[in-house]
Amino acid sequence: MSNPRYQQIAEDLRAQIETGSLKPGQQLRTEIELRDHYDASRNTVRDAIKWLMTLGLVETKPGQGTFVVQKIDPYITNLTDNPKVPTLYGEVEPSAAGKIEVEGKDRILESTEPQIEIQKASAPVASSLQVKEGSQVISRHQKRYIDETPWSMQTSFYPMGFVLKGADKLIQADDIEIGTVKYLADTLGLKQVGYRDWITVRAPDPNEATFFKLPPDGRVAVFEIFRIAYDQTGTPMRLTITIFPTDRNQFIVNVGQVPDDPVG
Amino acid sequence: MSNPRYQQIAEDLRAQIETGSLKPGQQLRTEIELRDHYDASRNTVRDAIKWLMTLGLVETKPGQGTFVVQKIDPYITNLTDNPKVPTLYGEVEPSAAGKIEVEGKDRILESTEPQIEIQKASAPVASSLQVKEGSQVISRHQKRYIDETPWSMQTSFYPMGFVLKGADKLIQADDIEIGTVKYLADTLGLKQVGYRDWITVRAPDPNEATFFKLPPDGRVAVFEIFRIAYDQTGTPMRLTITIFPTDRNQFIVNVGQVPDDPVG
DNA sequence: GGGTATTTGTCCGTATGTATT
DNA sequence: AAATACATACGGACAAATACC
Repeated sequence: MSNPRYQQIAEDLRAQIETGSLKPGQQLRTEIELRDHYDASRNTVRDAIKWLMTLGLVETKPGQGTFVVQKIDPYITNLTDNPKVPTLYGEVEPSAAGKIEVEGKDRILESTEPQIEIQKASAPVASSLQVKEGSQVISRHQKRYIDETPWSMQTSFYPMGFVLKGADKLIQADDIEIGTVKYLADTLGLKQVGYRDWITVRAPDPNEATFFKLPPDGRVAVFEIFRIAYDQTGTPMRLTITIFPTDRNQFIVNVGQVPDDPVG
Repeated sequence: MSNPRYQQIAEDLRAQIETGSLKPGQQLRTEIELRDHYDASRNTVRDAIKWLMTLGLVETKPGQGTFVVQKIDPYITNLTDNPKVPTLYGEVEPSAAGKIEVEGKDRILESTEPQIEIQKASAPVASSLQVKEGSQVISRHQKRYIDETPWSMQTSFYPMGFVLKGADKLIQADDIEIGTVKYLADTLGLKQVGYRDWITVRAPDPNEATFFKLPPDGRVAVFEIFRIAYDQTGTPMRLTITIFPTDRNQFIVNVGQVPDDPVG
C-alpha cells in the first residue's frame, strides 16, 4: 500500500519544490542532514535524490551540494517558416563567426565550419534521398551555439551527383554564404519547393551528451529531427538531421492562417 | 582517467546490445551471475543496470529478470493535415467506441467519453485564449487508446462565452459526432482557419505515468503539444493540450509541396 | 490453492575516492 | 592543507513479485 521509503522522501522534497518552498537554484540540505531529518540511511536519501534527478527536478554537484534545477530559457524554433526567407533551421548556413539576432532577443548564433565527408549512404539516408544504399553521398556537419551554449548538431546529406553536375562548393569546407538552398537553385536549377520534418525523441549518444554537456546517463533526451527537402519534381534533394536537447528547445508549427508569432 | 566500475560494466553490456549479441526482448544474465562474471558486488552490477535503464536500453521485471527493451512500433501523427479533413489530432472527437483505420494499418482508435469541467482559466490558458485570468472556460478531457494501448491524453479549452451564445453541446458529456470544428462553425459561425502547435518535452507527472504505464521515475519523457486554433478574425477559439509518451510517438510536419506520406 | 525457488527491490552500515571551497 | 559534500563500491539482510511444481 505504502510506497518505499525513498519515494516517500522524494515526494516530500518534490512537494517542497513544487510549492516553491524550495526555489529554483536553491541548495537542498546535505545528504547527512537529510539522513538525520528523515531518520533514514544516507543511501536511502541518495535513492530519493536519484529519483528526483531523473525527474529533472534537482541536480547534484560534487563538493558543493544538491540544487533545485533552474529551467533554461528555451530556444524556440519555427519549423514552418517560409523557406524563401533565411531561417535558423537548416536553410542558411551562417558564417562560422556570424552573429544573428534570434527571436528578437539579440542572441548570438555561432556555427562551426562545416565538416565535410564523402560517405556511403546508410539505409535510412539512402531511402530518404532515394539513392541506392552504399552509393556515395556528401555529408556536411555543423555544430551550433546560441550565446555560446551548445544548441544543435546538424548533418546534411546530398547525393554525390550534385557535385558531378557542377555544385562543387558542396564539398568545400567553407560556409556557403548565400545558403545551400539558393546555391543549388543557382547552379543546378534545383528549387526547393517544400520539405517534410519527422520529429522523434531519444536518449543522447555519448558524443551528443558531451557536446551538449548533458548528464551522460541519458536522463535528458534529445530531439532528432529529419528534414527531407524536395525539388520542383518531387525528388528529395537533401536530408538534414538535427539534434536538439529537449531541456532547452521547443518548436512551433503554424498551419493555415495564424497571427504573427508572439515570440520575443 | 578510467570510468567507474559500474559504467565499464554498463558499456560492456551496451556493446553487446548494440552489436546484437544481446537481442531485443532477450533476458540478461541475473544480477548474481553478472556479479560473478564481472567480479564486482551485486550493488555495482545494479548501478550498471540502472544506467542502462535510464538510457532506455534495458528494463527489469521483478521476479523475472532483466531484458533488452523492445522498440514499440511507433504511432506517427501528422501535425499539418488539412484541418478540413477529419484527422486523428483534435479536430474530430470520434465516438467513444469508434473504430478508425490508422496509418492504413487497421489499428483501432478508442476514446473515453469527454470529461467536461467548468474551470477558471489559469494563466497559460487565459493568455492562449486571450481571456482574462480567472474567467470561466470549458474543459473537455479525453483519453485515447490505439489498439487498446494508452496513446494520448487530451484537454481542450473553450471560452465560456461560446456556450452562452448557443453552443450548448460543448458542456454535454457526449461526443460531438460531427466534430467540434464543424459544430462551432454551424452554431456560431466560427470557422477555424488555422492553428499553431507548440511542441515541448518534459517528464510525465504521476497521473500521466500511471495512465501510459510509464516507469514512475520519469525516465520516459512525454510530448506536451499546445494547439491554439484561430477563427477567421484571427482570434483564438480553442486551446488543445495533448500529451504523448515519447517512446511510442513521432510527428510529421509538411511544409510547401511534398509528395504523399510514405507511411503505411 | 499452496509452497518453494528464483529474481529483482529496498534498506542498512561502512569505507574510501573525488571535486570543490 | 583541511574541511565539506557528493560518488563509488562493498557486503549483508529481508521484502516483494513471479514462475513452477
